Amino acid sequence: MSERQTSDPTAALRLLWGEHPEPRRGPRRGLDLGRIVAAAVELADEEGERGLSMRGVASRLGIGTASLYTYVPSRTELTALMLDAIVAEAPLPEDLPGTWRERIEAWARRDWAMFRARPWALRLTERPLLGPNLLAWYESALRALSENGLSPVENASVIESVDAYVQGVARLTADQEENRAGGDEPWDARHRAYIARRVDFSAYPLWAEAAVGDALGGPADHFESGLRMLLDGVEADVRRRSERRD
Amino acid sequence: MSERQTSDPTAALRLLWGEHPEPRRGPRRGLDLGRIVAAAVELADEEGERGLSMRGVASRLGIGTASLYTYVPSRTELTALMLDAIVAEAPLPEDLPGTWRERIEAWARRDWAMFRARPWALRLTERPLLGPNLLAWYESALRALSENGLSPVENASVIESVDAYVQGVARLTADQEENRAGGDEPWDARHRAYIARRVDFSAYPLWAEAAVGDALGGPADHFESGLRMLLDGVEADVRRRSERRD
DNA sequence: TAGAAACATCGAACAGCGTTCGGAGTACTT
DNA sequence: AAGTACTCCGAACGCTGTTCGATGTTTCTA
Repeated sequence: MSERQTSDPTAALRLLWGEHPEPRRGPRRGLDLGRIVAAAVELADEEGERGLSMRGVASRLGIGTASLYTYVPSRTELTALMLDAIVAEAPLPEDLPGTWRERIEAWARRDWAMFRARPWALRLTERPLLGPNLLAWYESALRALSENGLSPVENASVIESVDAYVQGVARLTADQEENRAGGDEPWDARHRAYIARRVDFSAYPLWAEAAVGDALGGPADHFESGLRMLLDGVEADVRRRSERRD
Repeated sequence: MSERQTSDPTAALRLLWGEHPEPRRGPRRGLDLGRIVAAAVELADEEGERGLSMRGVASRLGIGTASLYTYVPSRTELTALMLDAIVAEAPLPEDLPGTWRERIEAWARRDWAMFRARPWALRLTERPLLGPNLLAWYESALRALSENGLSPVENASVIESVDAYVQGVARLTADQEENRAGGDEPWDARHRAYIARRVDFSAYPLWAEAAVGDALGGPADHFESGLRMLLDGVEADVRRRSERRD
């Protein structure tokens, strides 16, 4: 471990924004950043966050581990590049027809889909390094909301709430799903079995009732219902503010 | 690294629920689980999640690292015990007077305060091992909502949405704050400086507008406004369902 | 009471991690 | 042709969680 305590984001930002000072001497580089980031994403897709390592990325590229560090100052920068890369993969719902609510819903669902497809990305968001694609992603959310009458500053707050909700649900379901996966007798089944055997249900009557019939709707339904509630609240807020302005 | 792939939660659950088979032979134990968990929590409070290590906990207790493993099968179980322990520290808002909405708000704020005080706890929630305190915490949320007319199954969905939101915002602000901290010239300032120098603001007009006046309200205000919107939506949902039932 | 069994403790080691160092080779500049 | 700046990378450092085996301690059994 001991990921270096990078107190300077400049190196990462330079890579994100494509500042590569062409070297004047020495042999040609065998690779470029794009290939490296692509390999890292592939590795994370296959092995998950646990399997993502500098050694793994290097060996997948057929180079020595130390060579990676001639392209990227540290793991922090690599993960930032990975995040900015996968954010760019799906098209942004910028100019969709419809209401601002439909557009921000599409924006939220896009993120939800990304985190569902790549749960490992949830662990890569710790250092919010603003790359060009992340910035475009953010701008697209502001544009989606732009006709609701709120100021960009107010809408930034809305976006952060929606983002927090999306990432929160994505994390909860990812953790849950990881526990359901696994060998012949899965983790989750054993967990339930122990609880059922050991816990006095009458001490937790409401939980007992909720736990019995928990088979209604998968994570997708759940995500949608929470998103609907959150955006209902946003809509009410928008109405309230516009009335106050009249 | 390489936290063991515990495919069996039984050991952790046994510890959480207080099943300690008294040993019949051998020397007395020098410590008990409570002391160990308390030391681990102290260490995490002081050093953060990065500084939490089995070696660190052991040396804080004045024992060898290997001895820790006679009390706890692995790090996974220790973190589960830590989470269950800190969840129990603040009183649950079970029988507060007021509406269901006021009660669930208090419940959400309690969590928010916990994650603000102990950001490291956000990284310990990966394996949702149900201990007695976590179960009581969940039951208290169901009880808070119990008078809203929804079934426990429906309310479980509401709770998960609120929980996801709380953890999501807590994580975003924790990450943000960690970046603002640090030496003389903080990370965040350098980040802004680079972006301001390098990025063409006219390509991201709304973001530019939002980024200028971002000094209105700290994370607490932001948390409250999002929570209010989410619960406005829940309230609307409750009304809708109760109308449908009439 | 002696011996065996079961336990606690822990130094040392293992495998894996991110990262750094120093040397070898390569291509461009002067 | 010499020098320089670069790429590449095996080996190592310090860290992590975890395991092994030896040693000591207590208690139960014969």
